[in-house]
Amino acid sequence: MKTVFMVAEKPSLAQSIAKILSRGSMSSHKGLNGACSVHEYTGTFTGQPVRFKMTSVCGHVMTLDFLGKYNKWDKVDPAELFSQAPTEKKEANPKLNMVKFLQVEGRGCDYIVLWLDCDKEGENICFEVLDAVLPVMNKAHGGEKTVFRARFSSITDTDICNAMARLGEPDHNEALSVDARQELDLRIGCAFTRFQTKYFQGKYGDLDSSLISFGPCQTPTLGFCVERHDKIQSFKPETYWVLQAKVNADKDRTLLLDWDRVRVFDREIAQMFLNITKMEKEAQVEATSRKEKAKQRPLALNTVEMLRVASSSLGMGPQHAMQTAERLYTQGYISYPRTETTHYPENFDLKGPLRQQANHPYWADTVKQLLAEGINRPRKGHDAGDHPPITPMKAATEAELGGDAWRLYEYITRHFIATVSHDCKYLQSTITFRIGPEHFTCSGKTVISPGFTEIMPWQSVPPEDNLPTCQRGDTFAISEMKMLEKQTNPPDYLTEAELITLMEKHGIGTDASIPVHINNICQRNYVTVESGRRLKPTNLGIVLVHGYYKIDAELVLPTIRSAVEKQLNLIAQGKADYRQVLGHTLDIFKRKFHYFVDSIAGMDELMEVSFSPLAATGKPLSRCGKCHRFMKYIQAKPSRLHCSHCDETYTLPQNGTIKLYKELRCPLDDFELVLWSSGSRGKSYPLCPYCYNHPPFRDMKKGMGCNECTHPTCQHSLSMLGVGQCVECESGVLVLDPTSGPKWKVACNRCNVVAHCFENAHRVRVAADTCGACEAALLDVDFNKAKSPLPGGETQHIGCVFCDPVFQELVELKHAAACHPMHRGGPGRRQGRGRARGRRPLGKPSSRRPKDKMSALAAYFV
DNA sequence: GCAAGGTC
Repeated sequence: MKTVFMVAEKPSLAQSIAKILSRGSMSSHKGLNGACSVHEYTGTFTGQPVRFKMTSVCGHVMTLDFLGKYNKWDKVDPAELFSQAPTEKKEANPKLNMVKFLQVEGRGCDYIVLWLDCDKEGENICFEVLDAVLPVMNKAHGGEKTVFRARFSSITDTDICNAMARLGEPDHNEALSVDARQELDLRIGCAFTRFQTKYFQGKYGDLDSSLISFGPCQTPTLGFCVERHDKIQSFKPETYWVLQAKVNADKDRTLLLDWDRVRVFDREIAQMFLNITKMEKEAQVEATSRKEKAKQRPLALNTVEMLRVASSSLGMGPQHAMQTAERLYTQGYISYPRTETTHYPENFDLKGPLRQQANHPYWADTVKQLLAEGINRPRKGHDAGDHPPITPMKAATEAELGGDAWRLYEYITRHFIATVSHDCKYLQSTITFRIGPEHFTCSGKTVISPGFTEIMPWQSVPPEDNLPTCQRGDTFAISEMKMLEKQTNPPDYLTEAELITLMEKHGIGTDASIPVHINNICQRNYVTVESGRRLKPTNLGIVLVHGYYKIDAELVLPTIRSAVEKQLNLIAQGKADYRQVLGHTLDIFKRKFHYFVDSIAGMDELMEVSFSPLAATGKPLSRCGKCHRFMKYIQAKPSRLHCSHCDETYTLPQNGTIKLYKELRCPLDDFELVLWSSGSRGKSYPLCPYCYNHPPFRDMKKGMGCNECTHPTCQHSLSMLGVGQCVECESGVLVLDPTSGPKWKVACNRCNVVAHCFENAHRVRVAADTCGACEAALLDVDFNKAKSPLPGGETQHIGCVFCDPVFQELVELKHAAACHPMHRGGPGRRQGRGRARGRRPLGKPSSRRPKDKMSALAAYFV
């Protein structure tokens, strides 16, 4: 029997589609990556009995990146990224092993049906899947067609079965347009990001952002926030005047009337109207009206609307809201939360999900009534062909979900109930008055039937006093006539909800990526989230956007993306050649880039106003090994040391504290060592600022401290302080922290393992000898006589932390020691690790010429 | 270390 291999875009869809096509009779098992499942059933295909194998990928299989050597920032000129730098496709998520998974499952199959989402990205993934699977599938005989594309617009029985009955072919042009987008985004984004970052980070010490990124989505997103900021800054309040009239309605009630001119900006004119109207004693009714109006029930919920409400009403950021929604989805409480669709398919079972809510403590009454009286069809929304609107799938209580998950779930559920409820109906009454020549109105609303506002009380029409019944010609006595002086107010900072709306309107990002872009501009320190989830741009954000405006406004305008997308659509429609469009667009941006680089002084002028030059930032900390002057420690991200005399910058480990290390110096380069520490309970180690940036030995990499240094004799090195192989990670070595007394610690130089030992010991040293049993270095421990925990009141002991029975009680490594390879049993695995490794003779010095004097010195030393 | 787009 032949086999048909079928692939969907995500595991949930593979399952739903297989269920529909197999009419529920399928057998399922997890794939080798643990994320995707395979669903099997038998049926017929092109008129023959076959076995179907339905599975999925998890989004894109591949991602685009530069060849490795073009990812070295200091070695590659960003301008090269526009054309010279070659790109390669890498597995998007190596942990998922997607290519291997597809090959294992697809091997020996005869046909493939692609069920990826029906958008351009999905079409592109089709070809990623084919690239992986075609080589291992059975070869076609006699030109028989083996590759099929299913096109569907919703996950309903009819749609899926129709798609299966009318299989087509994957669209290569659409896929190519995505390839082009990927390459453009990568080349443009990385070139500008690297240039900006290096340029400004090399100049200013207090930028407080380790990355000054640029992107066709994130930059316009920031642009919206700064645009609002500029409006606020340039706002000049204007004074205006309003007439306000009060008339007596009943004995004890007055009506407030609104002036039909609303307001005037000229005091004298306002005064004139006041003078005229003040002469009148009565207001005359000119007209009355009573209209029944409706407030529409909401459209069914899609992702973007959910994110807007989560931000504006629940105070939850888009990223957090999305994570919460995903959890609710995987736990079966709601339907798939990433959808653009606001329209339920005709045959969607609305009553099922509603019945689930019929006994809910909060809304049972409303739901029961709806079920009894019949639900209202949801309004006609937009069908994007992806997933049904976000729908609660099973009832949940506050206690069950708790916190934000509950609040989001409650909103989603109330929204769903509202979409099948009736509109809110109310009566709007208006009375038009004339006072002298001027007209005034007064209106009021009375609810006729609350409809959906019952379940969404925050949407309800506020109760207002009834207007008096009257008719044309009636008069009311004026009780007060006055002129109010007011001022126009500046707009407030953009709310996240407004930003989402703007992004959606301009096509910046997608439902899935909008939260990511907003998160990016927060993390890069371009904007901060203020109360009410308003986004306030930082100095850095403002300077960047103003700089782009000054040099090339297109870099920040939202049109930049849509212009490129127009070109990409031409590729998708087969009207333009992929290579030509790509080459042409890259050429334009390359010119823009060069112009930007040449004009960067314009942005720099703005930077100077807000930020301080490197040389003027930070406080003196440690001495430079070259000029022996003090270097300054710059704490703002990315923290580093700067020698203003040599004009050199040395990066430091991030997220911790840096102190001078007793003015001790590195024997290789004479730089003063600094001590990095992750906090009082964490680990700390000394490092040489020079070696950290320019590894002195061949077997060392950038970013290594003394605890990884293979210097054979330096008292701070791994060779001298290393104890033994780490108890948890594969490659680390436990190193004595010489600064940790009296609460002594050994810490792994790779992972986060920290072990406390020998509390209150007076001195702990690493001895020259190693343990005969496990090869770990012996420790030489001295206690004060009064405090010694050693047997027989001894004050000194030399032994192995892993094996010595005397030390067992003094080392908090208990669980750790039990994990040590020595005690795990097994035939002497991983020989030659640990201390022996630290002491291993170093490899021969590099035969290549060292690149500078310091490296020459280091090489010589070895 | 960089983009944006899928999804886990």
